[in-house]
Amino acid sequence: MIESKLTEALTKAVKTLYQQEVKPAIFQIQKTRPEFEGDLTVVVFPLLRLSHKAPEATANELGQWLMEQVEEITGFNVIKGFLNLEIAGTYWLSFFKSAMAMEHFGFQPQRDEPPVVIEYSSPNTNKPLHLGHVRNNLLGWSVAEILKAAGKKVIKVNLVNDRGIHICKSMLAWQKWGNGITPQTSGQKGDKLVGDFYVLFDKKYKAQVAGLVKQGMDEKEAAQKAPLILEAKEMLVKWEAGDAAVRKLWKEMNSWVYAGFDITYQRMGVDFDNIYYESQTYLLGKALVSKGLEENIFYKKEDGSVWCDLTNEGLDEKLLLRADGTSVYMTQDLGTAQLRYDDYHPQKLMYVVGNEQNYHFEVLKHVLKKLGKSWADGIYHLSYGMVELPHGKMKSREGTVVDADELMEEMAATAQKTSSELGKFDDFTPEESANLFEMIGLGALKYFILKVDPKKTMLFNPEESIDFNGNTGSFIQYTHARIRSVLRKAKAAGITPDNERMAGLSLEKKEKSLIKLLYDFPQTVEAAATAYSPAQIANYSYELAKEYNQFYHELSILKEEDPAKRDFRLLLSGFTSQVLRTAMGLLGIQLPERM
RNA sequence: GGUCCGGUAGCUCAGUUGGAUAGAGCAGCAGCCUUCUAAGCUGCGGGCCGCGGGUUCGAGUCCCGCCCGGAUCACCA
Repeated sequence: MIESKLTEALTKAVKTLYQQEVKPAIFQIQKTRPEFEGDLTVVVFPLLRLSHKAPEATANELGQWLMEQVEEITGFNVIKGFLNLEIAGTYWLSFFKSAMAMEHFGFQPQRDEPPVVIEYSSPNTNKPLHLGHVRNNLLGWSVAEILKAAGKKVIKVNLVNDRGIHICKSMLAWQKWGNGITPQTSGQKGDKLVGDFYVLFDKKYKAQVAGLVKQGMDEKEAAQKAPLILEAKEMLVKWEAGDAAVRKLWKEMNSWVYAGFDITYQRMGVDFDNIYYESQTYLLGKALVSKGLEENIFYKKEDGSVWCDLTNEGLDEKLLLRADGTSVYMTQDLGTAQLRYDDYHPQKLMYVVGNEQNYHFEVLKHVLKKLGKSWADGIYHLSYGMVELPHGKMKSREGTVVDADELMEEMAATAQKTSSELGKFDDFTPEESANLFEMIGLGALKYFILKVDPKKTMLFNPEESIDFNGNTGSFIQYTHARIRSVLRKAKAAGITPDNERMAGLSLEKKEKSLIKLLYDFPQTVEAAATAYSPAQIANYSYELAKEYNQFYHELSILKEEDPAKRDFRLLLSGFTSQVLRTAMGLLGIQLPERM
């Protein structure tokens, strides 16, 4: 890399010119801003205490020295305290040539070290996936891919919350009012069917509570004593006791939900290496709690509930087991974490979970540490912001929840509508066009969500998300299709670009800026992996596509008369399309050959 | 009230460890298709970077205080 070579040279320069030994970190090398001449810029302000000279004088001296000593530097200029260096076109060309020859440009080979286990999705089996899960799934999947690209071993896991009071509510409602309905008999997707019964339970329960309040009962008391909730609680106790009938119904209804989830996941393009079920981990959690109780790390209240005191850690007291002995969310998560650690001995246990649960994960880490688990330090909560709608948050009671399946369907449908208005695909087979609309619709959705920094609350405006112009997934897909079209035409004309002829070329401005952007790709992947931020990949892809479009408009490729230049531009186009594919692949977005 | 996160153009968002005159897209206006895909390109207008102090040669970025918005502090998950 030219940057490290420059740092080395600057260290030497400072030593010769100013007789000073310095650490390389003092040299700030950045890309020259486009309004100035040059490729790379050295900020000389921090060096003034070494030179004891004015900024311009220091910059000039260093520039002169670098010109003489570093062959890649072909010129420099100084503006205020900024030393702008011009890097030889031959350097960029040789970079380009070697990058093209690489098998996985931008990716690092997998390192031999413990894996990162990343959990995402984490659905409940009482309701279908919605917009919030969409952000979660896309983020988790993409971060996993980015980490892999950066050389990590990654295990993608899902944690299905398949047990608990909420599932009992759906089960109870189905028993009471379902009349034996199934996905098969109703033709409804299993997760939707079960979700409907959960909603039905809530409705009937609310009615009961209201009835009790009308009879003069206190509202809080009514909420606890309504017959339906008592029945649900009883069912949960039976479930934990292993009651055969309850377990049978539970298994059946969950299987409906899983079949439904699978369809959603598949369309969304996310997958998992392993799936954990809370029904299989909560006992392990309970065991951990008992052990902690024996060792006096936790304590029991008179009513039998078990707690962990975290007031010394600046937190509160936390419930770990209910008075009736059933487990809570935290109990399960303790067990799941332990199991996951035992399974993989990972360097990091990552959880992609919304920021509403920041406190929960802080507590989880502390409780595990209290239990003496040193690996708890490897727990990392990748906390992302909520997705809001133009009219505020999603509220199931107000019917503003955006269903994941419907959302994807709508995106594909809009892609179809827009495409047919442009009237481009008359020669496509129905399969080809369906495939394309899916690619465009899902690409728009994924890009819209992933381009926002994960930790920020984001606004999901359905109309804007479906827009195909500007900073969108479609823009990048279009750029790719455009490049592929040129390459097809070249091939049809019998042109096979020769990369031996480009050595002596002098680069046009747009050619050089395109190469420089391609040069940034590996460090962009690295930075995105460090920051766990697919947004950085999205922004890079957009920059690259935009730069290519400018190149495309300013210079002709196939009509270029000089065959060396023509070939070079073809190669540059081809490589750009490849990097776009790689980058967007990290976001789970496919790029079409035509659109 | 305690803790955590955010506040950048009318709207949605970028802005590396502090560096040059704070950038995109959308929306608005004006241009560019007999030439490789106009889902594109070019130009114009639009900003007390929430407010006030501080550190620094230099602050959207770091520190302190305040204002506003959100999350959380459940025998819900």
